[in-house]
Amino acid sequence: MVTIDKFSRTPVYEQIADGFCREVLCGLMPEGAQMPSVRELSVLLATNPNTVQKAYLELDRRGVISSAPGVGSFIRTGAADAIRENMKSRMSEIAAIAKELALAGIPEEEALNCIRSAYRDSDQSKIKKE
Amino acid sequence: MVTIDKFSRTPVYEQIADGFCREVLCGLMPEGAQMPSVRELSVLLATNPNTVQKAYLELDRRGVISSAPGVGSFIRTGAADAIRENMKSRMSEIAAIAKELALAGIPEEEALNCIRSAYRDSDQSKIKKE
DNA sequence: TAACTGTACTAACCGCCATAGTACAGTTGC
DNA sequence: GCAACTGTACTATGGCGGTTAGTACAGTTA
Repeated sequence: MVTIDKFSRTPVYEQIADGFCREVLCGLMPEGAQMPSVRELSVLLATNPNTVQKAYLELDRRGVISSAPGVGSFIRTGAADAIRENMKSRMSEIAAIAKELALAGIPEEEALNCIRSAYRDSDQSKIKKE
Repeated sequence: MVTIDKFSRTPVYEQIADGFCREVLCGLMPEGAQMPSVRELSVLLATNPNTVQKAYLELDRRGVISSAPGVGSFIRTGAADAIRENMKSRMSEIAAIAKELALAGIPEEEALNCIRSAYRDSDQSKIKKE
């Protein structure tokens, strides 16, 4: 399930959107799967319907879901690809931080190992599921 | 000189603090060097004295400068080390993004190359200065 | 028709950032 | 001592974004 950290600096609506993106990538939300309704999810997450709606709007913008009044919101076909495409833009964030690290004289190997261990952790959790 | 991007999402006071950290790491602001006065810098950057003061407070919190009324603000001895120490916390940011990339199925090599090219760029600018 | 769905809108509140202005205390150099 | 600088503190204000609250409307489904 998607969880909310009330004390995080990242807005709740973004946490919700990111959470569902993660579920899509994990396969928990396959193409065509129905999202919980705006009102239902707002109860589950103990938040406001408007906040959930904002999250769904964001997911729509990212090409992850499509919604229809009276019907509901569903995972789009090709949602995972859309997420991957959005994800690539985050590489520039890594690059920006890496430049600062380089300037600070932190060894390149440390930064590289940081990436490697992150990928290793991710592989581990995949193995656990299999 | 430290520059301000008015349209950036990162607060001005943080841009100022980050800017001086960069200058310290570059050697432009050696230990013991005097910072411009709060009022002087506020004029140079076309911003408010309060904003500059907030930046100086942040730099003090980071262990980069120390201030005394009537005297001024100066780069602390060991400022560069303090900055490096603060910088290490940013590695967790890289790790968090890397985990997302891993989950999204973006190849590890792409992420690693992102780091490598960032370090290469940084080396280039060092060579230029030499 | 009833019960659901998404969607739109206004109003209000809060926190953070920035600006504006004023004031006080300490240091320095004349 | 005085003038000119330094950091520091304080209140007040405005803007922006995020969140909550409440209401309302339109479309779909059983």
